[in-house]
Amino acid sequence: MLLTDASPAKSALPAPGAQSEESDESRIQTHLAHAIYEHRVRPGTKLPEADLCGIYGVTRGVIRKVLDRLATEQLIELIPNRGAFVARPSVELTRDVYALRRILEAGVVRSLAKAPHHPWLEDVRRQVGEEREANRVGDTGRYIRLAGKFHLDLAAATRNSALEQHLRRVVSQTSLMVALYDVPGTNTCSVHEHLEILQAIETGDYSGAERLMDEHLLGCERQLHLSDEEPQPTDLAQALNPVSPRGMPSRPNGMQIAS
Amino acid sequence: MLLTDASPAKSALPAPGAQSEESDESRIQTHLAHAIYEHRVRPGTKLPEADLCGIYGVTRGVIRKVLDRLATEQLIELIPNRGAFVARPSVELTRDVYALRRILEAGVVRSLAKAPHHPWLEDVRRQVGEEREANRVGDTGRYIRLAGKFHLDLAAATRNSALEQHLRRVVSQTSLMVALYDVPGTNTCSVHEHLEILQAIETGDYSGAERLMDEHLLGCERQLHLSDEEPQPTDLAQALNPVSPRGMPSRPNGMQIAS
DNA sequence: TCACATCAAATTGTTAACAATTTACTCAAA
DNA sequence: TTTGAGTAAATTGTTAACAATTTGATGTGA
Repeated sequence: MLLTDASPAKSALPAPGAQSEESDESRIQTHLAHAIYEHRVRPGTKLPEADLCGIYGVTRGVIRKVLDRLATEQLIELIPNRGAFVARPSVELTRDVYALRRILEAGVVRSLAKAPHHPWLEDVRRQVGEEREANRVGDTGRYIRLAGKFHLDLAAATRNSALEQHLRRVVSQTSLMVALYDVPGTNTCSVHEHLEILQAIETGDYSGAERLMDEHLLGCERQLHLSDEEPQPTDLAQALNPVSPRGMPSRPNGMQIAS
Repeated sequence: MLLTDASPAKSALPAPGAQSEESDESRIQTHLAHAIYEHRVRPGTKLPEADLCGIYGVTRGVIRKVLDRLATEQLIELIPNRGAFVARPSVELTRDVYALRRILEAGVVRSLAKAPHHPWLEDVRRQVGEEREANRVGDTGRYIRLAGKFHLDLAAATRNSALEQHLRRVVSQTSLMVALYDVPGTNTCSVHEHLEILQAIETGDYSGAERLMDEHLLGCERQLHLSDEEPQPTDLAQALNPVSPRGMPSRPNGMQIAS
């Protein structure tokens, strides 16, 4: 099966009978996005429409719309007549998106500098505690979610919904990139650095906070395995290229297999 | 009729019989986006599916998908069971998006600082000339397009596709906002300032360029009629609210009426 | 064993009919 | 006139059947 909780139908989503105003589409979209976001479905995994219909208990039309939206967010790749696959962003795009994140989050810190008080600071600091705990216990999904939430909370504190929205996209994208390029051991996204940033903000040292944020993101990017070699498996035409007979087996992962 | 060139069917789009690989959907999407972008359809205008089907000569499924995508770009608003309307971004959102633009474009300039040469400078400078000409002649559509293209060209010069993509969304959004809040006379989006920015970049004065860019965008925002009064017409429920008889109608932005 | 054509199954893409909702109109009553 | 109910038309939302494409299997011949 595809997702961890593949209930017979329905109830795979948060609120079963709640009075939620949210449409099926957005619920399924966020649920699927989270599954990708939290590395529960690996990059390259195929997402067949029929399977998703069964899992979520909806018709193909709904799934189709969700997949289209996730494709515009670049969380999945939609290949005509072939189907939907969890995206495999290239090394180049990964670098670009991290650069964009640094731009956006530097902007976040500068925006925060305009506010006199930061009543949210305490809450966020508490959450960083949970973050550390999740990391310690080894609850990867929860850890990834909280680590992302830290950055989104700062964005939310700016009260700039547009900024928040764009950063949300970029954060989920980088999260997917971590799934692709992370080297297993070192997923210590430095909870401590989060605290340092909060500390700098609290003391009003915003230029320091901006610098810390930039270095933090640079550090996260550097932890990834973004060598100049094969950006990623890619297709066989390249992998089996008669040139370069051996040296670096260039990723044995040719095409994308479903599970 | 809805759009200016409402041909009997088909051929309302750029390449009629060309070997364009682009799908109907993306062509229609960009065409419609441009119509909004260039103020050829006013904010609040309803976009009935059937009309669009006739104009573009496609079935409802295609139009539906396009409308859904334009809605996620916030260029239109999709009201359940009511239809699609050209968006009417609130004053608050307008301020937020301009702030985001300043963040992004400051990032663009800083990114450009990393490159030693700028072979694109000449081309862009020539385009600013066309921009001035379009403004002089009074070709509003062309002028708006070129003014936006200036900023997108700078983003493209960074070679950061993610940055470019996000800025594209934000630029088209601000363009829609100009349509809403512009005061007719003063649409001099300061071609001269564009040249000054290019000049600063050419001489390597990037911090100066960043400052000029920030001031330029602040100036553009200030030209808008973003008073604390009526963001826009809005509905009667608030306007005729018995509370607060006059002085500062709190937040008159209730629902949006179509034209 | 390999290459290749052929065919069947599975999957995606599209269309058209149907259902649900909103909008516009008519007309009677206050 | 205005108000409201009732009804018909128009518009949006959904579904299911059909079409097109890809995938996988089978079988044949070198």
